[in-house]
Amino acid sequence: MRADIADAAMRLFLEQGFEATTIDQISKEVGISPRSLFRHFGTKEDIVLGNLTEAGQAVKTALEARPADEAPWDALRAAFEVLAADPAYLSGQSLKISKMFYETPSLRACQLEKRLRWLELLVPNIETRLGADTGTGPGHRARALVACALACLDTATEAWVLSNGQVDLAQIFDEAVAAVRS
Amino acid sequence: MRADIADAAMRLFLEQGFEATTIDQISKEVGISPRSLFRHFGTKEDIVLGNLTEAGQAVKTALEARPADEAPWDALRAAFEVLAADPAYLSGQSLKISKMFYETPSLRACQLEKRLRWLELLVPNIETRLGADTGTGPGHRARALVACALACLDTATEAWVLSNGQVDLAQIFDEAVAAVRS
DNA sequence: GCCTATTGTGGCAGAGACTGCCAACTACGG
DNA sequence: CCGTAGTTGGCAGTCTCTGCCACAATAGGC
Repeated sequence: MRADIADAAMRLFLEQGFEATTIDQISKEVGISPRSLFRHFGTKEDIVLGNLTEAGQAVKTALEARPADEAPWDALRAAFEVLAADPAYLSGQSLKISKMFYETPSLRACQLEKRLRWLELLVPNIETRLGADTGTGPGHRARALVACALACLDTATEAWVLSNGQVDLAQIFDEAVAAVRS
Repeated sequence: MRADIADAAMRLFLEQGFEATTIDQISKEVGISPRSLFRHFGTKEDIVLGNLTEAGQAVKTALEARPADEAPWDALRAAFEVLAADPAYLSGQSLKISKMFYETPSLRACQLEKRLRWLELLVPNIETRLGADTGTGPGHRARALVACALACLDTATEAWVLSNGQVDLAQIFDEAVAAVRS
């Protein structure tokens, strides 16, 4: 059901753009009432970004599956690999949808906010990996580390999208991390 | 005029919360029509986050004022100092307003999106600082670096807000950067 | 087979954020 | 005194989203 709605919505979004497409159009396309549509997706943005939360969970479990003595950056990099396989992250099919993310401000803002929620999922694991090396900050360091990893992931993804999928996503990510840690 | 609106709005926001306060209430408080209010602030969020764009410009000019041979991280750290002085970044007066940022999802999302715009402002300068060391990526490395610096700034700011301004913002920032570059 | 509890659905009315349009008012230079 | 430009107010309308209620379908207990 959610899939039906999402498919129809994506079709319309790609035709007319995200903002130009109304809820009424989508509900008519699927054949349900607007009221019911909002029971499946609480927000218009959720139709596109709904599975981003599940993707975060996938990264979390992937991160916890990594060996406990692996360094934070390496473990995160490995955990992010599941996103390449999971079509949820790049929101299904094609590059066009991903490009829409970066061109539509409201979508981009919502995406950033949802990705920020990943922090709460990933930070605990990184916190244990960091150990209690320097006693001062409790979770600040882990938070910063995960936030930067996500920033690198975002940079790489954006570059990948803008190049129409030509460049190697993992390679860009590694370059980004290397530049940051210079 | 903008200041009048912003002041009245802040008062109401702190009393009732951001989402619970309507445009009608604000316009009545200031003594203008809702229609005119939207001529000064295009969005409800802009009433709170409007000066975030100017703050980005301030950081940009501060960054360009740093010596050209200074390392990217050091230059960014120094440029961020202007935010501590500029009341625009922490949106004026008190911690309560800043806390509202982190508690209101729509505000947080808008804030993240506006901060993302800082990338375009700061990346060119960092790009020249990095030089053409490794020829591959054009601006990917600079983008990642600035994005991570902003992530560290955000982490430090959030910690500062949640501690009610007890901790030293600059110190948290340095810890965050150190953790990232481990 | 029947009654009931749960669940999904549709329609309705309404709030709230915004936009386009037009009319009125104000300020300013000629 | 007049024309012009910029600011404002009001009106109507769109669109997203919500609460409420009624209706149908389905599942489970007897």
